Amino acid sequence: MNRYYLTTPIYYVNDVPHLGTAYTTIVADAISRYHRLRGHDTRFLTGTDEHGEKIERSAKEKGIDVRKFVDDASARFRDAWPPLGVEFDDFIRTTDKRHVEVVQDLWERCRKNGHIYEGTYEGLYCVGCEGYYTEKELTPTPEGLLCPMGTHKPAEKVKEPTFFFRLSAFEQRLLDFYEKNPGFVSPESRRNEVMSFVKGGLQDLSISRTSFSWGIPVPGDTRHVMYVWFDALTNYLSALGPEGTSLRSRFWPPDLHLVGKDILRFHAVYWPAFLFAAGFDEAHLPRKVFAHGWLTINGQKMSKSLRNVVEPLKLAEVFGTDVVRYYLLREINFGQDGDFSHAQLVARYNAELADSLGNLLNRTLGLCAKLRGGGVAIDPTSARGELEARLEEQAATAVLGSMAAWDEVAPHRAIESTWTLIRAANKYVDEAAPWAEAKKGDAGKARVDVILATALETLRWISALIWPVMPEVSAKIRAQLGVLPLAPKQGEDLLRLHWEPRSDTSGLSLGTPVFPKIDADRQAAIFAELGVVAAAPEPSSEKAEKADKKGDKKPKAPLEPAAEITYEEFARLDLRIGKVVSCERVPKSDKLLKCQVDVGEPAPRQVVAGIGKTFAPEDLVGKQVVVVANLKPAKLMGLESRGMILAASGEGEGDLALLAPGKERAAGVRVK
RNA sequence: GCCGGAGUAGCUCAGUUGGUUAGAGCGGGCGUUUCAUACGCGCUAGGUCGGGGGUUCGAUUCCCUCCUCCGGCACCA
Repeated sequence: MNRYYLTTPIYYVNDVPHLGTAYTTIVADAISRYHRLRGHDTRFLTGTDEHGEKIERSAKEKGIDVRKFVDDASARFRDAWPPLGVEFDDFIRTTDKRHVEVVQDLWERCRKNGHIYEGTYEGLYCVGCEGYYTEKELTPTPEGLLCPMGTHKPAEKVKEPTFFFRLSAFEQRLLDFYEKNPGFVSPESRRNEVMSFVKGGLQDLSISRTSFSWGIPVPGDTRHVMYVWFDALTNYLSALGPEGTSLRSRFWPPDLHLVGKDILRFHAVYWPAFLFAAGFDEAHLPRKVFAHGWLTINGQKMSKSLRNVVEPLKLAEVFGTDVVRYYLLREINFGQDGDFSHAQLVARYNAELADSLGNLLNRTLGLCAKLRGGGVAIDPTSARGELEARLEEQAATAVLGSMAAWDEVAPHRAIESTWTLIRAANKYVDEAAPWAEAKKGDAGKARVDVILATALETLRWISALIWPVMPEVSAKIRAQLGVLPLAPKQGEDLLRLHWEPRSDTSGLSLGTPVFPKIDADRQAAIFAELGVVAAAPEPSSEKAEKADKKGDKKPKAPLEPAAEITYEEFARLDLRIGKVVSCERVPKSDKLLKCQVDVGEPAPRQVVAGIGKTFAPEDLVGKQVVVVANLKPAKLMGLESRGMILAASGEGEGDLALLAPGKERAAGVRVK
């Protein structure tokens, strides 16, 4: 099997490219490059998801034609990737004609096979928001169910005709499929999740809407447009063209769908079900869906309000594209959550790129220039000894290890394997000590020759191993080694390296360091430019607790004050007195309480508070509390929470003290 | 709460189909080389392998239990 088709998710154009999407795309690119390097017939697809009510509305708000809106937004994604070293083969848009046609065709197939039927979707509609809600998203009040905005009239129950997909029919078939193809959902823990989800029973899926029109029309009933997933997932198929065309037969089915863990279910459950329904058999289903984790930024969640959204393009400008790629692929254990830390990036850059790899290249070329300058002939074989044999073996091991890692979708391990070789090479140069051999005059000549040839050959291999991750750097290194940049060709496995130490030193050029070291001053300048807060991430309370439990050896560290804020920043906080009107436990949660809190507004607000381990709902009703009233709304266990109730922590989770005014105060009074 | 995963050196992690001294990288400490981007190399962490119990000649590795953390718990991109 030497063809490889892989995809990223298509990105929703209401968003902009950020570090998260860049990460997925860079990983995909590196994997795709690995397969190209192996000579596989490789296809790498990415694209944008452009339909839906939200898009329609965003365009309207901006007063732009929807088509123009999505064209611009899609271009932002398309243009974001090349500067990150990403080379995709195709960029699919859900608004492409080719996509629409294939989606409609897939729909028809499902319908003909009896898996799509007409029904009624019952939903709660809020006129104020022009949107649908599920019951649990709404707040019960005496007048009726209120939308999370709280300021509108009670939501109305409406019925809308809709098409349903008979997902329920595929439960057993999906389970059998997972059973037979253990690698289909990766990593394994995700597979368990998906399977237990399916075992829990599947309900039919509403897959069309009549309430908006910016979508793919349902064949035969153009009042309907298709709803999200049926449209979006099909991009992986539509990008290859209709059945019977050459791309389709060449690349279908996909070898790898890379997805974030948030959209795993749709890829691992709905997508194969749609394909089954359309008549695809198991042999023509995607081979693997790999869910990766989330990134935090310097230990904190990525969020616009924290102003820590990392712009990947800016990062690439400052550090260099390949360095950013290297860091992301090396630092994060692929599949697990990871942290992006600027300080860690610099640390890895200095230790691994500058000191280990960069310096290996530099010292080797320096030795060549000093000991065998001017493109002279060298004899790579006659004085070959054990050290050389060992290094050659280590190089072979690194290649095999790296290939195995890439095949298992584990970029971090591929890199690790490569760096084991780099360390071995540094050690080799130390032990072989060509400078010492050179001092022996003629007696050492043959050894000097073989040592230089061996070190150069190892670097040539290294330049191939790093190519998927750092193509530009690979080319730079090869230029200094006097060999051509790698140009993958189908059918030619460029990782099948032969140990061929060179017999002259021609073409070598001791250039400027590939990775100039970043010293403290330069780091400070870079951080300033990026607006990185230099302060160490404050210890999270959880970690502090952990530390407390682990050792009494150290005295409890006093709580470091958080970074200073200005008065203006403080004034942005809307703290108010609130009165808890009603309160109940959130089902299936052990510490969340859903409270209706009067904060002086026409209707009470819903605040979901994580204080249920200390308080029972009845403890709170009627109590006065302090509420952060302008906290960005969040969803907890599917419930909208608009605000936060302040409490002081004590010994662990079961000991909280509520903040309250010392005297009775009217609800809504400002706290300053 | 239910289901699943995890808890191994300061940090990030690997490992053990049960068995001689439990590993790597980074950081810290010490030493050393000089070809090199003050780079490299070597040595060094005395880690109750989360707590307790059990099976066993023997458990970090199997079983039970407890604690802690993380994830999933459905039509939301």
